[in-house]
Amino acid sequence: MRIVVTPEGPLDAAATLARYRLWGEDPANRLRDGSFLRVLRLPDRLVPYELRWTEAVDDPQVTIHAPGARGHAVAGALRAETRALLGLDFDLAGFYRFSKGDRVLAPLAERLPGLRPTLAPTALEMLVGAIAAQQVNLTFAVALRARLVRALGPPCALAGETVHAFPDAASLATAAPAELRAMQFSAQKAASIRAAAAAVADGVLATGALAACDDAAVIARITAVRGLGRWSADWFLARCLGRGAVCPAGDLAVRKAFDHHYGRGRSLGEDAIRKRAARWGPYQNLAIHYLLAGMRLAVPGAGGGT
DNA sequence: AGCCAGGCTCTCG
DNA sequence: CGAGAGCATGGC
Repeated sequence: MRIVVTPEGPLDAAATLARYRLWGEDPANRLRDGSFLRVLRLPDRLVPYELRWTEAVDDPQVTIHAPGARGHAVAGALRAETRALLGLDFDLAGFYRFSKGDRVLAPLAERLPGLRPTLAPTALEMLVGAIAAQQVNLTFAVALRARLVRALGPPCALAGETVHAFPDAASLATAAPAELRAMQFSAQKAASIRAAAAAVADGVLATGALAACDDAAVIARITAVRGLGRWSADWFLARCLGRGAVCPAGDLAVRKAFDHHYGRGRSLGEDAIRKRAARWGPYQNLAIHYLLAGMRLAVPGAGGGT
């Protein structure tokens, strides 16, 4: 099966997907030169697929190749997951118009045309990624998650490579703590993963259920789970549900970015950051994505991407 | 050795 | 409530 997706607005697919190897390889989201491999998880089967794209940022086109797949429902699911992965539902053109007059955002928008936030296609994947990233450097966080995916996510062959489906909620909810500890998850992270996976399996944190909630309700549901706090909930809103008016003000990298641009040598508190970000209204998510990417451009050794 | 890394929970004032 | 301590894990 071959599906063509035509994004509305600009897209730099390579830059957008670069975060899948900025801090290490992700066996469930394999970014290669010019293509991206992943496995769609359906209730009854796994569908490996490959994304390819054209280079033209202002006239982008993405093609989904799913060998052996067929049917309308599968095509729709592949299209939806691809839109999430590439952040195609963000109003990037609107953001660029909005940022025109902004002394900080305008130059960033200029330098990173077509960069979009990638959205985690499922709640489980987002939550596990967030838990892995709590309080540790991102290289270690990515390594942790990769071990979990290799051990518990079913491998699929595609384009001469192996790509793993992300583990399902049931297998994570019942994963032996000792097994997770052996992957170097802390005891608390192991417990958090099991609790989050159980909540997903229960439906409390099911992707569809959360998508139907407003921001505050999503935060309430997520933080009700032991091991998931406001930081995880904010990033969930931003990087899974793609909500616009979200600011993960407690995030260390976000704080550094705000201090850099708006701190005048001082450190901004969390509420000051939220207040500052509120001016961007529905574009907060995108604006912060660009702030973070911009910080990486400025730092020696940074490769760009998100 | 010691501090840092894109937190979370629990406890006290 | 809100600040603060304790907690955990690996990398440099």
